Amino acid sequence: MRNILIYKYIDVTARAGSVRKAAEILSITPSSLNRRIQSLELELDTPLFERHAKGVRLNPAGEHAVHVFRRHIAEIAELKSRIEDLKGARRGTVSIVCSQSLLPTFLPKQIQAYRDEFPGVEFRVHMADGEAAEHALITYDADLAIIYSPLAMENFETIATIRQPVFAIMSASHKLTKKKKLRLSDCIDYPLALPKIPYAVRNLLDLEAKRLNTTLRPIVETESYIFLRNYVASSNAIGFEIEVGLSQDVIDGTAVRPLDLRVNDGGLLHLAQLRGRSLPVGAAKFAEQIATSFASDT
Amino acid sequence: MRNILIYKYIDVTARAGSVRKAAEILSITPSSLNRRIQSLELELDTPLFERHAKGVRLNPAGEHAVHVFRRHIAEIAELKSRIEDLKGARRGTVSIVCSQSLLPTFLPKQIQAYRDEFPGVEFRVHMADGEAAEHALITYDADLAIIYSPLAMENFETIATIRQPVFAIMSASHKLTKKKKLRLSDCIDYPLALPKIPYAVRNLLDLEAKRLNTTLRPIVETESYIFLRNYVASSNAIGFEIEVGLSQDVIDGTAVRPLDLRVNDGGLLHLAQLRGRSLPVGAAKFAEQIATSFASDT
DNA sequence: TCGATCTGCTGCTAAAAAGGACCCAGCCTA
DNA sequence: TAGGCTGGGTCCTTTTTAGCAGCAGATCGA
Repeated sequence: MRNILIYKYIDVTARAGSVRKAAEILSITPSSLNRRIQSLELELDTPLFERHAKGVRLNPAGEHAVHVFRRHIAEIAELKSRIEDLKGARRGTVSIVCSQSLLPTFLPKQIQAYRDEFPGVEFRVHMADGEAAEHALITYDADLAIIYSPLAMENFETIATIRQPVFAIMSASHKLTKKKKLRLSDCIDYPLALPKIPYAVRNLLDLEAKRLNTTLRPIVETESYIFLRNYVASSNAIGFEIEVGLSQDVIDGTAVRPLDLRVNDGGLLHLAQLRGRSLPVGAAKFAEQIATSFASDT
Repeated sequence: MRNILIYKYIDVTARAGSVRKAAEILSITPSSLNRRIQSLELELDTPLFERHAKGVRLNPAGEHAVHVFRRHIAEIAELKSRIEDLKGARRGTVSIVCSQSLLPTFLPKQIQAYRDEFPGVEFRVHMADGEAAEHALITYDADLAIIYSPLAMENFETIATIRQPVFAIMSASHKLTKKKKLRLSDCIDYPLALPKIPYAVRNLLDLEAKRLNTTLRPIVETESYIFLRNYVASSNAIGFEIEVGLSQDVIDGTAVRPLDLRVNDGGLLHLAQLRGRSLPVGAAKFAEQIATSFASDT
């Protein structure tokens, strides 16, 4: 749609913070981009950007404008998607932001299953925490967010929710593997490999530790679950992960045991979209699939 | 905004049902219009219209498309309105559909009051029944609807409501003027001048008549309250009108008396907008004014 | 049945808009 | 003060759009 190209120009310029950078991203010359922006400002009878020597920044009018423009871009994409759907061939791109835990197992399987049925649909998957996910939804960079976090921001609209118990991960030869079910007090005497502080699993564990009047002293702190898992495989340390992050196939050399948390029997994994937005067909149908997957796992 | 001109082209063509007629309305040549449509269809990779020898009609894809296009047109107008508001000068056009009763007194005063404060805002006022009003909101032909009717369609979003008692209108010399408050049974022996059947006041009266195990036999049926009022002024017939339709200044030769209806002490007058739509600043502020006016009259 | 009259559509030409290349002046930083 | 940014201006080419005249086909009425 050539007619909404100008929206994209404004959007990219706003993100880039500079006409020249934006022009490079858009593969046009800065002068051309600048003139397009100026002509739009002329039509709206107001500047949209504050011009500084170090770049441009949106003014209040521009903030309003890009907000509308981004929504319109997304809605035209959605329109195209619906039209494709009418023609029988479901096409389009589904863009997802999600927590790290979803990446190794859950999302690949879900996407594989979806694409078995609709091979015309492509996927973009990005990792993000709750805040970044919210931002991605607001700027229409993402259609769906799957976030494991207690945040319930007002911009989110939850499509589905599933309770996620926490599991302890350890080497297959670990003493604690003898127990079928663990408590945090069982683990606390062993070296702990924990996710870094902002992560939700860490929050849950810290809360539980507080209940036990103790503090967790991790020997390893990481933001990578992969690293964490590989680390515990070759040591006597204990790591933690939520259910959805675990492979069904047991990883060589590791064992998992459910962890009994008194504070909370697992946080909630949310499938969410931007409040009030109507999604492209592909994204909506994929969301449905995930929702039913959540429901059947309950 | 030149870039959304194509939306208007599609919209007008869809309404006109013919490329040539639409081209005439738009003051361009049919060939140009036709080519614009074709190029858009090429971009969307689907026809939007069914071509017949007697004109064009939207196909399903086209229906989806115009729906989006109309919304986008309205939202760009709203954006402009907000930008104007940011600049301090409130400008723009507020388009209203309303019941007939609002036209003689209520709306003119409200608009006058609003324009005293914001002379840059213009108004378009159209009369419509509930169904036509709903259609006008859906097609973004109107921003606000003020409808006296029991309909609560799912596309409406009620902003404010006020109860409207029914009044009887008669000549100033009428016998019934001796009573301060009337019942329908008081009127039933006199010739009746009633609004036509689909109108809400008529519905209320018919309901009340049913309660009294009788049927109303109007000697005059009209859709014009003006005619009705002038008719009763020079006869001994009795007419009916809701409160908001009455001038505060007594019309020469007529008197009004409140009518006590047992079925319902007056229907509801609704101020409504399209569900989920965010209005232009002018329309939103005018709606606020009407809402407070409703509230203070309760 | 046969025009008259609609319809959408298509070459063609002219005008207008958008894009590209280049240069300039102003501002900030080092 | 010099160098590297910035946005903005100018000239030119390319692309897009509008207008004109005319096409074939469908519809309707005499």
